[in-house]
Amino acid sequence: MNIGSAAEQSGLPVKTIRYYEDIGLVLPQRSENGYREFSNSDLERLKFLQRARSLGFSIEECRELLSLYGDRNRASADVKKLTQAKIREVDRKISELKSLRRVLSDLAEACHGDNRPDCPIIDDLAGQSTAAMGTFKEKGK
Amino acid sequence: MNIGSAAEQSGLPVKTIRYYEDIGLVLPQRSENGYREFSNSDLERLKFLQRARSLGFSIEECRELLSLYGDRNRASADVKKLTQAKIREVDRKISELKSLRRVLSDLAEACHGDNRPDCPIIDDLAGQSTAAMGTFKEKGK
DNA sequence: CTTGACCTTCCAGTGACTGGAAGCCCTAAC
DNA sequence: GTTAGGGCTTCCAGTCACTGGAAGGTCAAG
Repeated sequence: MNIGSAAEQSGLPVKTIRYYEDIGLVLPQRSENGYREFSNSDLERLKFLQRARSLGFSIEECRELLSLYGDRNRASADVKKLTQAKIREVDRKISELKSLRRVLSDLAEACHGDNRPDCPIIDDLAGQSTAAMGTFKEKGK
Repeated sequence: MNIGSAAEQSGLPVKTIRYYEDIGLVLPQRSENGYREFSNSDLERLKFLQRARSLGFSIEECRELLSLYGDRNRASADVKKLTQAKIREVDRKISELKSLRRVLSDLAEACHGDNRPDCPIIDDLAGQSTAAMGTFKEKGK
């Protein structure tokens, strides 16, 4: 199978597949004409990568998962550990974003949003805030 | 004020400040010895940038906000619009992360996590899922 | 006068691609 | 037979927002 069909079937862009070969995540054979020739198991790896990346695993984590995937003696505990660490990471990101959202919406609410030059959002950014005060304190001089 | 104190007072790393100068976000004078000399208004800009970046505005958005900041005729409507767009972006990210979290925790739950070689997380990544089925369907051949 | 902190520039690397140029290869239509 | 197109190749450069490091100038204290 050529790179085009591999891309179509894995859901990865052609460019990305070539990049994955560059960094050694997949190692397709070459045909006589120099084209990459993807086997079924290459395709499996690509699908695996597509899915794992979409679940937020980094390339290095994907590499690790792939080696566990290929390892008949793999311990599911290892994989579960990786997944749970990822969950904690996602939780952390969610709560960061939530607190960010609170600050932004406080600011937006305080702003009358008309054509007057006066804007509490800008004032806050400039550190002369009355809105959202105390949420981000100036770090002392 | 030298770059070190500017860094301390703005909360930005020295390297970042030099980078901000490179891309034209701040334009400190130079002393005779070639050192950057930060005025109070330079420091204000740096603090502004620190805060806006921590609120998730991109560098280009910061540039825009700074020009509104410097514009005596700025309309607060413009700033509010930018802020509200940012809120929508944050909301989108939060809901993506939440759905990601659901899939990951379904997978983690389905995995017995012991030393047996059999692991539903890997199976799912490989596309032979029984767990979390239907959450991410294979995109048709 | 030396030490060490602080400053300078420049170059390269990060992560994970993405875009584009220049040039083969292959098929199908004329 | 030739031309047009699409797909394939490599390589180089760019993205975003920094970050690290090397090589070297400047300054204040001891």
